[in-house]
Amino acid sequence: MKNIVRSVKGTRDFYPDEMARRSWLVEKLKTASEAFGYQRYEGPCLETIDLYAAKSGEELVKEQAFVFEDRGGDPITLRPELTPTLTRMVASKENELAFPLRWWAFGPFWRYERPQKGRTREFYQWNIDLIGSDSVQADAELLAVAANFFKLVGLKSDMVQILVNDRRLMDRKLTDIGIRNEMKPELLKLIDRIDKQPADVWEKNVAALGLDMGQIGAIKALLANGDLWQESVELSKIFEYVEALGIREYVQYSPKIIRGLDYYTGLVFEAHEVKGDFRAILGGGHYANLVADVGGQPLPGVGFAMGDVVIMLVLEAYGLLPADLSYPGTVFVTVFDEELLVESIKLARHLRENGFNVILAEPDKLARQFKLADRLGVKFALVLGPDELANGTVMVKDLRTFEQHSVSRNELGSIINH
RNA sequence: GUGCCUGUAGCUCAAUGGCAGAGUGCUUCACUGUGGAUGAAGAUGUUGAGGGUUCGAGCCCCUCCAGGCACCCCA
Repeated sequence: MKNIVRSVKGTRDFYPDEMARRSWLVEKLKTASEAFGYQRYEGPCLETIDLYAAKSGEELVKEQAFVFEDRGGDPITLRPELTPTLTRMVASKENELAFPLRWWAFGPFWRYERPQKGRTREFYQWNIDLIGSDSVQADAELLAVAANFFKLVGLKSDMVQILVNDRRLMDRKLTDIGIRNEMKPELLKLIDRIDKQPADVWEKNVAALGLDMGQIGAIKALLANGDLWQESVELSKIFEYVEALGIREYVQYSPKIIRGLDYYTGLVFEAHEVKGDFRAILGGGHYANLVADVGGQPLPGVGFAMGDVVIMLVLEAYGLLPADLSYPGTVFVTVFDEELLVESIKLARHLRENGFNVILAEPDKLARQFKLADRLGVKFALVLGPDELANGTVMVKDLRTFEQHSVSRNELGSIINH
């Protein structure tokens, strides 16, 4: 490899093909969000570190945020997540906004982590929140947004599943087992990663918190109980509502879903590819009082975030990424020779004035011009040679089917209009 | 931040410590009004970077860089 200055570790270059895929993804997110009445918003990528001091996972900010000083010496953070920004935006205009709010966003985030498959240091994230409602209906709606997005991009319920749980239910069950409140946060973290640690290591870690063998056994029984949701009024309603929303087959109960972020207080959920070859596609939950922490009136809500990296890997694995994104609807106008260049310029102009995107070639062997058109991935190539000029026609070649027809200028628009 | 694996042509990968290769793609021509195929010819490169051992390093050793797996965390 030549001696080219490197890009920053964990960042990605988006060449036109990749950029087209990202734009395609954003279109799908927009469609899925707007179908439920969500409006797009955006915040700054730079924030003060104070914004994150109040909440988030402490580790997320202390260990994983990019923090640096600006030229005035003030500490600046590249946002590692959007929720605190959203919280501030809502709190500052709490009295003028129409609640419940339905907002979505898509933008870049940064976390200083070791890059792996599905995890980069600079990534894009879809955030969607419903703020100002404490209802189970609102929780179910967010599950429906996620599931309908999956449907929209062709991911069936045998490819992805949304696993749900409720922190209130888990809290109750832990109390029943005799777990003291001070012990619960640590224990919940361990429950969250029970499948990541060998069984004996996990038990050792739980025992280290001060649990006896009986309690450990009770927790293991709890985590193996797929019907536990029936003891939760809220989860029972969730399953009733997702049935009515037509997405029941996407939603599944799992007592092991806890989520790392501290501000979740009720429903928590994660979407996974079913074969387990990927990290979580999206994750979210219900929070009781996000806005109060930054000085507003307490406002409950529910939301989730989806990174661009994992979802694109999953879509690629299932062959669901569209192939012909490079030049949809762009027309390639060849130039027969230097003498006819002006005629081709006029033809290209005429087409642009009629709403077409047009690439005008430069005089060269026609074979070379066609080869370029082929590599660019355009659908139509036009030839305007002496014969066509003499009888007022244009040769239109469909590069996909290899068919070509001589058509009049008047017919041209309708021929290439699809 | 911890442990392990990997890095060779644009891409996918070969090469016992002994002359750096194949497939594919690319360029040119056969084809002076046409990109699919075929045939012919051609170029692929500081073997991720730097140092060390050796008569000799793609291969062994060290450092660094990158991305992959697990941990951690999480999108």
